[in-house]
Amino acid sequence: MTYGRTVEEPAVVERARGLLGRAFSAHGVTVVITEVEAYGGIDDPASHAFTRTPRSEIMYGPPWRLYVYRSYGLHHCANIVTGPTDRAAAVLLRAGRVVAGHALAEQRRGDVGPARLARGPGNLAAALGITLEDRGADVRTGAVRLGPPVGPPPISSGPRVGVSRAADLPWRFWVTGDPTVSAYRRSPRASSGTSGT
DNA sequence: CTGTTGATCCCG
DNA sequence: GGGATCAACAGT
Repeated sequence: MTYGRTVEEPAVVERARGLLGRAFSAHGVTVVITEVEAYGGIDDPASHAFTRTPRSEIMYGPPWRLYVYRSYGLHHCANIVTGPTDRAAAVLLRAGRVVAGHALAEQRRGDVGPARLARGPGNLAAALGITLEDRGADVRTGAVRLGPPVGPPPISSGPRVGVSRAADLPWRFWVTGDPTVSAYRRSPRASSGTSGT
C-alpha cells in the first residue's frame, strides 16, 4: 500500500470529508450525504480527469459544479467539482439518507427499504432524479443544491470502490456505522489495500 | 453471507 | 471496446 512517493494529501480529500452530513437536494428529493469518494484529478489515475477530454472538461472548470456521467450504460453518477481549478478534482457522491421527498424517491427506486433508497452512486442519482441534463449545475445556487456545512459526523475511510488504479488510496469516506452506506466490494482488479470498518 | 453474470451507452 | 454500477440469481 502506501503512497509510494511522498504525496501530500490533496484538498479534495478534506472537501470529501466535509460533504458528509450535508443535505443535498434535487428534483424534489433531499438526502443527507453519508458516503463519498475523493478523485484527485490530474494526478489521480482513477479520476476521469486524469486524461483531459470533453467528458471531463467540466472538472477543469469552477468548483461547486455538478459533474454527471453515465456508468455502464445504465446508471448516472453525480460528483461535485471541488477545485482548485487546475487540479480538476471532484467528489463522487456514493450514498445518502433520504430525509425529504420520500414518496418521490420510492417512486423512482421502487419499494426497497429506506436504507437502500439512495445507497450506491447509481441509486443515489436515481433517487434524486439526476441525469446528464444536470451537468454543470452550480450546487450553491441551482435547483440541484447542497445544504449548508454541518459539524462533521464520525467518519470512517477505506479504499475506493470499483477502481482498478490507485486502488490503495483510502479515499472513500463514510459516516461510521450508517446503514445507508453501500456495502459493495472493491474492484476485482484491485490488488492490494485494506478495508475500513 | 459470498461470487457471478447480464444489461446497456457515452466516451476515447 | 471499456467502465467510479446494479439487480438478480446461485451456491455455501
